[in-house]
Amino acid sequence: MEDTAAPASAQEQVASPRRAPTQQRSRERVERMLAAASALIAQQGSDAMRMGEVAERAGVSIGSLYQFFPDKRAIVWALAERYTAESQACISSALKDVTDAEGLRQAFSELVDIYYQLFLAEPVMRDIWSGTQADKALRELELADSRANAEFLTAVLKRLQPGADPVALETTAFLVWQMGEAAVRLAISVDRQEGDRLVAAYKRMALRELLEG
Amino acid sequence: MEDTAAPASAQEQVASPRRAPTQQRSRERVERMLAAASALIAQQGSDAMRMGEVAERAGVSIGSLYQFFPDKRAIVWALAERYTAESQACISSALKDVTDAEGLRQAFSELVDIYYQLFLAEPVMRDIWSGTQADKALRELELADSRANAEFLTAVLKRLQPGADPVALETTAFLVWQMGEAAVRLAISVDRQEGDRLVAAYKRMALRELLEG
DNA sequence: TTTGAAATATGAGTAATCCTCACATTTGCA
DNA sequence: TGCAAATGTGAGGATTACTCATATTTCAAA
Repeated sequence: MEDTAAPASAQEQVASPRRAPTQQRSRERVERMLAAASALIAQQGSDAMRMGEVAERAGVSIGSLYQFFPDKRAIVWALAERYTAESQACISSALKDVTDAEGLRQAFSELVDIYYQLFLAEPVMRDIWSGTQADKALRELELADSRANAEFLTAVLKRLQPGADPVALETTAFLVWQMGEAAVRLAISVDRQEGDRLVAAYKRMALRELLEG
Repeated sequence: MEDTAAPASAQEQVASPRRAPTQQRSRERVERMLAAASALIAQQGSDAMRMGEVAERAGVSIGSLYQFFPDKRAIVWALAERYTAESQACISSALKDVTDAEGLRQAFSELVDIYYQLFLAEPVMRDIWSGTQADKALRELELADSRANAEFLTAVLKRLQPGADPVALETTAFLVWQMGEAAVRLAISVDRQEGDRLVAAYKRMALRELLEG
């Protein structure tokens, strides 16, 4: 760490490419690097992923890898960002127009299913969101992300229960959201049948909390 | 890995000392190693913990460390085991004699508080239970542990609701238990005030699920 | 007390791996 | 065409988990 300039944000600290690819050629190469990393993570997990392997599989030199990613975490994080951006859009659109209890019931149920399917289908997701736990900076980012997502839920609750204590609603939404993430992670780490049961049980539990205060 | 003998269990694979200390002298030294590791983990996290530092702080050579711990994970795991054994005993005794709803309400509430306090007071706990997530073998062990703990809860539920579907009760207990672990981990990673609110909200949510099916 | 085998202690050395950097090549534009 | 910026390269530096040949200590049987 030669340069002592403080990073502008945690985001920049862990996620920003060392240098953004501006040319078509390099953009394609960065894509290949990410694809290679994704495949290797799916196979063996991000911890076992070797930078040399990523470079080889992407058909680039190790130096090129570091041209665009400051370190190993940055690659993992770049992959994670794609999924979270996707999720966030999904969450926002699903909850935006909810105005009554039945609407919430439906939207929430769909949302959980989508998350569950996403984690089931993408081994990278699972690895990333457990792997990041070990890393303080990434854990904080994940928390911030989760908080942001929970706010969509808070907004709905405030609409449905205008009289209720806002802080209580925020707490409920945040907790329910985090429980959901935990439930899905749990569900994908047991066999499919039990996973389905757990997700269903979570839905019941969460909806009761959301609807009945 | 020269010896190809299959480990007797996952437990042994990650946790067993390379060699159990039999003499008083070595038992004391192992204690010092664990104390040193604990202090370093509390300071910087288990990932940043260096084996050389542990040895130096314990006043032993690096070789001695590896005399009793097959690898870095084993040290972390040895620390974790102490806490989990302690917890398990606590859980068992708290839930053993529950026979009615009010008893469950009280015992469960106390249990959650104890967990919360334990995580608040022991930075090592927090680190360990997030750090292990990155490791497949440890994650599975943690899951097995959690399942075992949840069984105490299942037993209570079966007693309170003899007519209910046993599989459903097991699912509920396991889910509620896992949610509790997630809630506590969440609570300690935000400020104290919000943490308290989250734990309280979790208690309400969990108890409703446990008592009203 | 003697003795020798098992237990324990040591730390320089090995291997694996992340990441750097000095230099080569390519691209796009004036 | 020329040139500066962007991009590409891979041998090598630095760190660190872990090994192993060897030295020392313990303890119980002779």
